[in-house]
Amino acid sequence: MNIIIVDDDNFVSLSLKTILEAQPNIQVIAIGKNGEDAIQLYETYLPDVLLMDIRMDSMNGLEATEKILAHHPLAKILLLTTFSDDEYIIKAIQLGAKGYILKQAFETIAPALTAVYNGQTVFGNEIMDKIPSLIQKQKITSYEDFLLTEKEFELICLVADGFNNKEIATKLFLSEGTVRNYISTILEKLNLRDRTQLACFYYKHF
Amino acid sequence: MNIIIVDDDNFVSLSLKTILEAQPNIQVIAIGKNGEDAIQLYETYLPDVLLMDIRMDSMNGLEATEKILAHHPLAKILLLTTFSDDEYIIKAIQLGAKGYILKQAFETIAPALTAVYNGQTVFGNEIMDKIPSLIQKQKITSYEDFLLTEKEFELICLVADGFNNKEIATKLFLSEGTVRNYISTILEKLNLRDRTQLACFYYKHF
DNA sequence: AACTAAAAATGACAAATGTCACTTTTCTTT
DNA sequence: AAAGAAAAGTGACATTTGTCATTTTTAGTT
Repeated sequence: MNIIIVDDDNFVSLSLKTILEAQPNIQVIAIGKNGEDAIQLYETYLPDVLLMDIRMDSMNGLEATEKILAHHPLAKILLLTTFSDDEYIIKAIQLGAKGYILKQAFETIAPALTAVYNGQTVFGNEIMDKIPSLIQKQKITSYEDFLLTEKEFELICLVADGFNNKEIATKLFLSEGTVRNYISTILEKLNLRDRTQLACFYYKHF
Repeated sequence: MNIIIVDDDNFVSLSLKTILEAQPNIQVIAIGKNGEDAIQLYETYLPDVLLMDIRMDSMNGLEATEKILAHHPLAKILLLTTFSDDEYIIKAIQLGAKGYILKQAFETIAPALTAVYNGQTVFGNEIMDKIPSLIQKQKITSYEDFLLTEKEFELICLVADGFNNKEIATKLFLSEGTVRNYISTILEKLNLRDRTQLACFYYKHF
């Protein structure tokens, strides 16, 4: 399989090349050192797999990935990362990168390349560990974090269900005025302006 | 590497065994045919990787995965599936399975095993294609599904950001009255009562 | 029973919201 | 240029909403 390596650290590129070419089925056909290189080299050589660092000086690996995939939807791109930076993971998945692994894990790169070459997607376990929490974006938040009482939180839920004051009053056996007062307090505590912002807040934080 | 195969179809198990043992680095040390087998065999042999069908008669692959991981958090379990059933994917990831691939893709299974053995997580591309949409729970919905115009959708987004009519008017270079009319139309189309319900609708569907 | 704090309610008010009938403006198409 | 449709705007109106000062009720404590 023909691969291209792109990394802004020459030492890393060469080390990778050495390691990978020890494998019988891998040839490194080009080496680049930034996103622009990646695009050009990809166009020129159409490698089986592109192995690219995600953090690079000029154009980063994600941008390059996006641009290459725009022209070559089937491109197999395996991204390398130094530390597992959360923010990139989801983006990488969405873009359609075929993998995301730590470059420290030298010995795992060759098998990963093979898997990708064979049509699979590969994630390093350090990366994988983070995905569940990213999927259910932090349900960590509790109403106590915002100094809200249980009753207040109950109100908020009803607002976020689209009920108006009268309906909430009926549901909770309160007068409409009381409900309004409650909501006033809540809005002040959360520094919001109106019930719509409150509903938005609810969906963003709970 | 020592592996165990668990599949309720004997023919599949044997085919897999034959294919995999053709690989120099793979030994199939046991074969099971349901979830209970998987647990017992895992305990007994402690294989490097457990290759298991996800759909099985008595105890399914996910349950077995959960139970095995409870006792062996580092267990490497690669799940096989016939068709890419959405509902299982997220669950498999959350449980900590090290892979999820189509069993039809025979020739890809060996590289996948190797990658898993080397500490990575592997997904078949058919599976991977579904993850982005699952992550941001069904971004399948488009405003067109609700017969909304692009402009109307723009309004909705602003409402769901907590802006009031005046602010929206300013942002979109419209008069406040026009914004109100737009929102009236939207509410009618979606059969909602007020902007708060609209914001809720947004977060539930988009 | 008297005292007190918390919870609930009231009433008045300004502002924001949603509805409706209707007009004006802006484009397209002929 | 005329016609027509779509987009934007207007003004009037009823409701809902949020705020605030104040009162009443409830429940717990001495």
